[in-house]
Amino acid sequence: MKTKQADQSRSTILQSAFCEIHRKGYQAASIANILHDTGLTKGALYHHFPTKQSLGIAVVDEIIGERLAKLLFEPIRQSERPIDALLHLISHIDKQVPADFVMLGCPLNNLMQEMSALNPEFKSSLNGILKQWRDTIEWALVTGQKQNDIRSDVDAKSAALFIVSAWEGCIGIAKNMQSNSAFKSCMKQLHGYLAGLRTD
Amino acid sequence: MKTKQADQSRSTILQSAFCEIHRKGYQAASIANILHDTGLTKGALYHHFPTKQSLGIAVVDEIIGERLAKLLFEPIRQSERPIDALLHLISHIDKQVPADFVMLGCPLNNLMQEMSALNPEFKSSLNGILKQWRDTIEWALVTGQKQNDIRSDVDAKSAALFIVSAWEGCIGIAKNMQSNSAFKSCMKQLHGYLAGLRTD
DNA sequence: ACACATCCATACCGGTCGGTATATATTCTG
DNA sequence: CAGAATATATACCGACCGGTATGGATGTGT
Repeated sequence: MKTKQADQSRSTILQSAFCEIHRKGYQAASIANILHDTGLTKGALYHHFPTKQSLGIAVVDEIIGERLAKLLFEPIRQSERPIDALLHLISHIDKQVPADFVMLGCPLNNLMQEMSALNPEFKSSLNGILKQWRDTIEWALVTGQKQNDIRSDVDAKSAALFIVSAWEGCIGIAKNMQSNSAFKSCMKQLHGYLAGLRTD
Repeated sequence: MKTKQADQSRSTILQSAFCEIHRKGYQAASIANILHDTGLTKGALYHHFPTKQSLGIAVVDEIIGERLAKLLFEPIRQSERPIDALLHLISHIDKQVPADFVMLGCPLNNLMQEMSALNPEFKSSLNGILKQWRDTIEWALVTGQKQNDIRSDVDAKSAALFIVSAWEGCIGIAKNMQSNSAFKSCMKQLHGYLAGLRTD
């Protein structure tokens, strides 16, 4: 079976679309630009993706979702002490991510801000990833409570929602300031908030 | 002097541009759409604003900046106990703002996410407002420390940065979830964080 | 009342956009 | 190897975009 070449084209386009969207946003992303880097043409793109929107959704599901899963969800889920894993991620996330991610912002958050109020299909895909994130952190907090590591009076669901919100907020503010050090300082405060939920 | 009519036209356009940008974002905002509601035409718009960008910057400086100043900065600055004012704002901000603001997001944050990495002029205008916000909260924290209301070991600058970040993060997440109750829950956690900075 | 500046409407322009129709390669299947 | 299905290239389309040129209306200072 030699669909290999076709799959290769599809993922080349997907990757290029991810970069263009990350830099310009979805609406400002240009099909022509996406194709220019790849050497492919519209024939290839519209064979694999019926519309620009379907390409955008595929970027969300297959690139952004996968990356977050590998970077955040799995390390927490697979840890025996998930709170420690979470604290470690919050402290060292800036080293595990490409350098331009603070300058360009979190791809997930960028698209949420741009598209959620405009397009229900984007919203539901993005919301799915966001929910995985919240659920992972909530699970970590509940597990921490069982391990007597997190205070039992902590509302895990609300705290998880806040941690994700603050996390994205830190990236967003750092992006606006175009400042890596602001990002680190901000995440340190988030680390302090989470540490404050631990048992004394 | 009958420049009244001209000023009226200018501010009508400005207001309509604010709505369109708030709904669609700057890049997707259409000059034709902005004008459609107003009954004016391109002649009027390009008389008052040389380019679309200058219109966008004017929206930031004259509408968004002014609103935030009236809504947040002034109440804190004018309070005798600014921490109380800040806590009160965090608790009740959802009642002081149009109902669609959670659904459409914070106009400041929306534009920061969209434009800061793309356009230096937008970035500097937006950053100016953001700095006022941070400085106001930092001032509130320092004043709180002088009043023995905030612990002296709190790093006011970092905490202020985090509070603004988390604040915007809460709005952003709530916007994606299109959920007013998520916003309130999230702001309640922020309230808890700030309350945790107080002296015991 | 006349000249002048301000203010705004209309028509138009080149460029870019997402998307399509069609023809041609390439690969899979019998 | 023939034929069918898949995969890609090319040329083209209408819609919309921001911006401009021009001319007319309206007030303003003298």
